[in-house]
Amino acid sequence: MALAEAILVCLTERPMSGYDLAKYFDASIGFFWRSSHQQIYRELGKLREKGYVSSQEVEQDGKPNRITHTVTPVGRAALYEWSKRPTRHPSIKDEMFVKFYALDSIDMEAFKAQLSNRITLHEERLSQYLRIKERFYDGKTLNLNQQGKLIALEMGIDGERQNIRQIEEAMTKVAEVNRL
Amino acid sequence: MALAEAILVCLTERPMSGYDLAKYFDASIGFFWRSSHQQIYRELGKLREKGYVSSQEVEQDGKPNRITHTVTPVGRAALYEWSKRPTRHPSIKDEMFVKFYALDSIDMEAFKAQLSNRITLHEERLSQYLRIKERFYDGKTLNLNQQGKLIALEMGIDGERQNIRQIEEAMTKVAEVNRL
DNA sequence: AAACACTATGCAACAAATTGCATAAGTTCA
DNA sequence: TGAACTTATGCAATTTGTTGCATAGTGTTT
Repeated sequence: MALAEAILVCLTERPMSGYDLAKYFDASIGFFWRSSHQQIYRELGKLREKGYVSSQEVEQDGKPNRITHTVTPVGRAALYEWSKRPTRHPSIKDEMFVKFYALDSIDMEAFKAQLSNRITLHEERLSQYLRIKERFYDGKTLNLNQQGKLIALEMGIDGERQNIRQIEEAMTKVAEVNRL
Repeated sequence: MALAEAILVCLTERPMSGYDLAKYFDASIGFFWRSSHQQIYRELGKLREKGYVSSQEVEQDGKPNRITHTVTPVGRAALYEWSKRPTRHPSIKDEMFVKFYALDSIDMEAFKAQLSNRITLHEERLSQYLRIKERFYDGKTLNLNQQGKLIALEMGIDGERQNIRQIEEAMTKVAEVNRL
């Protein structure tokens, strides 16, 4: 399971609370490994049990106390061991393709609208990624960690562009099929 | 949940046993919605309970009896209703990107080998898709259902080509970063 | 003053997916 | 004759993911 490792990767950068992690997932690593705050808190409990992270309660005035988590040397070692194990291939699950498989049994007009929505989603993601690239990476001197993230981000940008083009093409084909 | 619907889509084509479905998933619709035979059998039970499929035991000589499943009119209606509901966006979960996020904490040589493996996987998928296209679609007159599947297959082919190119590019970048 | 958004954490219930195991008969190959 | 593979079905345990809810204080808007 890579949620544990994704969390360790984040905490390697700096100690964070569950809340911080949830936000970081939403804005960064979660582009490639989605997770909800509930899952993150549960996983943090497991990581603490295994001794991969240590937790410190920090008092704040005004706001509720926060619990920050730090990777332990054991956690770092576990992360390194994990990196040597084969990378699992993501299991593909996309309803859209199931609908393509049933073109003669579905509401075609509704489906076309859904494809448009998809394009909008990918356009939004694309511009989000581009904003991040411009803001945090363009024209900066980058260390190894940042260069890795930039590679991932550029793969994301490229992927979203292709998604948009691919769905547009598919829509054209559907329209042709539909006209006959 | 689209496993139920993916099964209904398959059974719309022709009645099948759980075993048939498992094979069909491995060779066709499973390219876009992965599933194991255990999951399929369990889901078939649920579909039967809901009245979306009816099941018939068929005797065979030599081989064990098989239970074939047929979509009922209620099942067809449910499939049509599902097609009108929004298509869920696939949730991205890919360990590979998590490793890119931790380029300074991983075994880089091992990771490079893993990237090579990925390319091999995508090449295998690509040639599998191309074989299927050539064998079942090229130069044939296609009905609406087959045209839908062809669109999906062509998206798969395009996607795999891009995956290969993308990972190759990423490997070049990693090698550059590594040299410094 | 009430309503709403933000910070911060987490439990509980449920749904879905994975992993491992089990059964049972037939066929194929060395 | 035994090993391996194919056909055919499924249970059980565990892990992972989703949904809904709960708490509690602060700041901001209406």
